Amino acid sequence: MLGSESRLRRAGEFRDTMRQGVRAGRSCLVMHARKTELPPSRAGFIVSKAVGKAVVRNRVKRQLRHLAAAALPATPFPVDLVVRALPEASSGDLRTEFETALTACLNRLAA
RNA sequence: CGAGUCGGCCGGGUGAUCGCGGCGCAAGUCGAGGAAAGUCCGGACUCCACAGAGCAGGGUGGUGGGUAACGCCCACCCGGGGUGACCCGCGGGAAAGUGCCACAGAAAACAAACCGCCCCGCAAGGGGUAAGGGUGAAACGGCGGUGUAAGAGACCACCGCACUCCAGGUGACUGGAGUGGCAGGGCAAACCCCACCCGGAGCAAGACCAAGAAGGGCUGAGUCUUCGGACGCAGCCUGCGGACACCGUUUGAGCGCUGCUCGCGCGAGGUGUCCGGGUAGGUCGCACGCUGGCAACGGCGAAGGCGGUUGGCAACAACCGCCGCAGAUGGAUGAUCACCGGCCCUCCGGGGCCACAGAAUCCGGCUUAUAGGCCGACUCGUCCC
RNA sequence: GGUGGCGUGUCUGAGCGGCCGAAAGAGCGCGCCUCGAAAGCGCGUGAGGGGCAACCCUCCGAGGGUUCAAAUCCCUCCGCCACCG
Repeated sequence: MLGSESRLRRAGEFRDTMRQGVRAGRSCLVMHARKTELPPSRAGFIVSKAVGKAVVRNRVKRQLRHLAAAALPATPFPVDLVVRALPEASSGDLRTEFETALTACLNRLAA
């Protein structure tokens, strides 16, 4: 679904993406995005305890990873994404919100 | 058939497509739970030099077993509940000592006497008594009788209690006989006493590598010397730096063994205040252990599972055979679809739902959450043969 | 993963076996003061249920236990907070 080379794994990568990138908020997630030089687009996820118990958090994280695996190869330029799940993520429509947020971020980065 | 008690088990299945993590060159192979949870106990393991003694502190608390160990499990005893199967119990000691028992009540623990009762007395009052009343959670053995002025274990029978003896049992304890003649109410999940157990921290333990500010100490030989010392070099050890103050270097500051004392060890630095800086890395531990191999893998073993035999009422143990063994680190174990299986609704076309819940060093327990379903043993009631 | 702590009226919080539904302060309501307000002063005020009323019952996060008696002692859960190299 999404290999470890396409994941953000360092606290510094998360911090740089969230501070230097653009941002798009939806009702159950917040997406940060940043252009990168190297080809493999990467993604990272923040799912806090406010989302739910461990089972719910794992499920949300896996759904987000599937969405990112489908979307990342289709971007016109390599990007780093950070997706923060909000407390409504366990019951909301993750798919459409992820896609609209991603197009919003890409439009803003292309401009 | 109805009502109920106890114990055990499962925790949706199959297929297709697209994916993820470990191992492997690859083909391939392995990949969440009965609770993985809470962190309430116990161990393994690691570090604290060794894991020492006494006190303090903490824990456990009927008896006997099981176990690596336990606060767990099994069997039994006692007390309480239930017609019964069965269930519940932190279930040692209150004649070692201390403490507490509010309010009410005369009196709350060692003896006394408020209303009473009885006797003496005209009365005031004095004496006897503890049956009855009243208060209270609890009032100095209970019920009945004898007795008496009224009464009282003062005496008697039964019950309770204490002691002695006998019998049974490893034991807790039980049964029986006799004696005493009623004495010391409760609380130890109050302090405490008794018996037994416990060194502390915890995988963010700990080991190694890299990086780092800027060094510091000891030893050795060398050079210079005003004989106080200074300088660079090598080896080893150690390490955030600086300023100020205080204490100290064999007459021992301080540190460690978590508190105190002893004992033991380390020991030349330590403590306080202020200022400045640094701190997000990797490998192992770690995927059951040891061992051979570059590795996949093989061999041996066990505190794993299953099956069997033997011993035991049982927990469990011994032996034999077979099988299995996730290992991530911003953290894999997933998503979609179809069919079948359950449950609910239905306008009979169909529609909806599928429990609790996600490994993080490992293991043995306990506790808590849990849709639905299966199996076994037993009890009571009713009916039939 | 581990360690430690805390839950009491609407809020902040004391109380740690009995006179405790519970101190104190804030808040809120009413009154005095003022032309009016603020400040100040005085009084009152927890929630739920039952009852015509006087009044009664339950509640200190939840449940169970010890005790004559529990907010307080013991056990098990639930929720929240802090810390670790």
